[in-house]
Amino acid sequence: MTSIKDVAKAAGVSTATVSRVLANKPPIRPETRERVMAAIAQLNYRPNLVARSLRAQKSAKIGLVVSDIRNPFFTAIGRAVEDAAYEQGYSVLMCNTDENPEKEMLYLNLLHDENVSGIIFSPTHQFSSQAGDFHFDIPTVIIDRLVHNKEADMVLLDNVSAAYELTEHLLANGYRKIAGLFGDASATGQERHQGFVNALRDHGLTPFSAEFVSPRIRSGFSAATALLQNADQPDAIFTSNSMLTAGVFQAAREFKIKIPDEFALVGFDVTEWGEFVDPPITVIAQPTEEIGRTATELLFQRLSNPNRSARTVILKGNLLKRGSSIAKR
Amino acid sequence: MTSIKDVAKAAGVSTATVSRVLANKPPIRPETRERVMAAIAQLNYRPNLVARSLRAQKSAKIGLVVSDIRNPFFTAIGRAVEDAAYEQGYSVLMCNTDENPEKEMLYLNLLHDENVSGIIFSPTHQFSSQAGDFHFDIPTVIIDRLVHNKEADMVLLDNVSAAYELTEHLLANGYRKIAGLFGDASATGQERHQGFVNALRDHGLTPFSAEFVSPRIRSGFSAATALLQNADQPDAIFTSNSMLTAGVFQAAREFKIKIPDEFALVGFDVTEWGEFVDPPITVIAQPTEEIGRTATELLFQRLSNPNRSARTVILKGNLLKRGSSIAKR
DNA sequence: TTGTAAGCGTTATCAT
DNA sequence: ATGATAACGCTTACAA
Repeated sequence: MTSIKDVAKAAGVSTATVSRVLANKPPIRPETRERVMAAIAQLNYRPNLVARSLRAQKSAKIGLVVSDIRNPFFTAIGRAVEDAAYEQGYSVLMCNTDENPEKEMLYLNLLHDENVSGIIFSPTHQFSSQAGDFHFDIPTVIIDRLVHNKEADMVLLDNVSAAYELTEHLLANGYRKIAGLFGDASATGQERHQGFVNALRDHGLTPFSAEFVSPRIRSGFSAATALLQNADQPDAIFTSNSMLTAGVFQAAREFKIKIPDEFALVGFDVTEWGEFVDPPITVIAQPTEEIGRTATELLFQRLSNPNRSARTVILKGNLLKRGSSIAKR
Repeated sequence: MTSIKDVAKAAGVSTATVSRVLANKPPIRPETRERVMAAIAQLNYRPNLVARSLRAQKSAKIGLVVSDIRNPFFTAIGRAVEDAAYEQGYSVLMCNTDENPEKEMLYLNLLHDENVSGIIFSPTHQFSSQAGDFHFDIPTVIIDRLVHNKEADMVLLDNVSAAYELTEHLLANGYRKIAGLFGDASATGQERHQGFVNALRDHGLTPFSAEFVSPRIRSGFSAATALLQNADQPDAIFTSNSMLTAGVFQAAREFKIKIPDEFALVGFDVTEWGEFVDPPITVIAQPTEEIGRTATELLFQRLSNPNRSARTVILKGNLLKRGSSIAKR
């Protein structure tokens, strides 16, 4: 391994000078600079990031902590974060928690021990409920899930409004017996439930039903199965995340129940399948690219200005009206 | 930051002893050990991984270099790699190259500078073509794309057989005018083309057509559009990756051409949409979980035995016969 | 069984 | 403008 010492020797200067050239920190004589650059090129020298990190007590890395990178929402976020980080010369450490608080804690610790400069974090339900006491000693941006903590920046969707809008869309299209299926793993499900109920209430209605279940395809499947096999069926199903939407869709297909003729289906998040199936699924599209980018930018702002007070950015969802919820009759 | 020195002081021992306790390296007196453990617990000490890495000249991190984590194939691989790494106490640095050799080189260098212990790598076309000369100074496992290099382990799919089987399936179901669409970004497309042509030849046939295009949805869309608007149409389209499959499917939908009545569609890789659409798409399922796991395991084996000669693991694809290619007529 | 001290590759402070 | 050197936190000969 060629180190700064070798370069110094080759250029006939001290390691300090090489370091200065590298960091572009004057004062430095142009001539010396040239000599050092030549040596660097000739030896094909590359600074050791680990040593630099040890010395600086931080590193050009950020941690990304999410439940599962296979969730299309997080995949998209992950990619956006990586892009934004890359532009600043940062790299991304990927951490999947599986909604498991222990894995989450382990990763948070690991990121700390790795001297990452910052963390972008979608916390589990358990974490959120105790987040008030938590001290983030590394700059952290929370995404997707509301948390009550003074220290962390946040990038969230306006879930209540989004759910309200999605529900109103169903109402406008003539649906009245609307069942709701909500994820029970985060505050997000609760907020979407809120918007759902508000919209119905404002139209003098109550939910046909409202259930909180684990955010998995099979939960959506069983819940929908129960709902649809009853004599008294809903005419629409509202789902609070794309896993549940998929489960409901599968149930409809399994039991040959036509969407939207027999019931309308709406949900959250853009997925490939949701666009490709017939009819395509009406959803609230979250601006994933923007969420990832904003989170990363917030992080970098915080890094350059550590004692700025935390801010929360709330983004709007975008209703994509599609075939799964066209006007009734 | 509480360091090993603080622990040593608190326990009334030297830093060396603390280090030994941490590493569980005898000889160490049980009593001393206890005292050290107590101090560690009391001070809530956590070893600094960066310092450890600098000293050891390696780190418990591996790099994952792929073209795009949003490609469902790589998403699945990424998750499998992360799982396998996690079990060994390793973490994963995520790198997206976008098939861009410069970004690829930059990341390879970065991983080097970060002292990662190993790399799991799906190289660009350009890289592969010069890979013979490349010296991997970090243990590297190549996945998905064949490369001619003596140093790297590899985990590949038997693409020729898989494509052969997929083509034979079409033939068995009565399709004769089969068009092929292949990705031009890697050796993978070439190999699948090979299997495609072989199968046809063995049945005394030639391709209706065979094109190499960039592996993007819109390339698949335009190629399919051209193919399907001609007077003389194929009765089946074979695609070599899921981006192209999606493009062809979209074209069929756009122009209201019925699958499989007017043409059959087959491809590679499991996607959510491919299962959900009607009819579902016949594909060769790659064992993504196994590929990721195997690659990671190969890496760890290599780490514990650095001068073992490189090995290549070839996995078989699994034909999932679905509605998009049912028997003709 | 334990302690001392060198060294991993940088950077920042203080001299010169 | 540049050089010498300490320090970041850890591990590992080597000594005791």
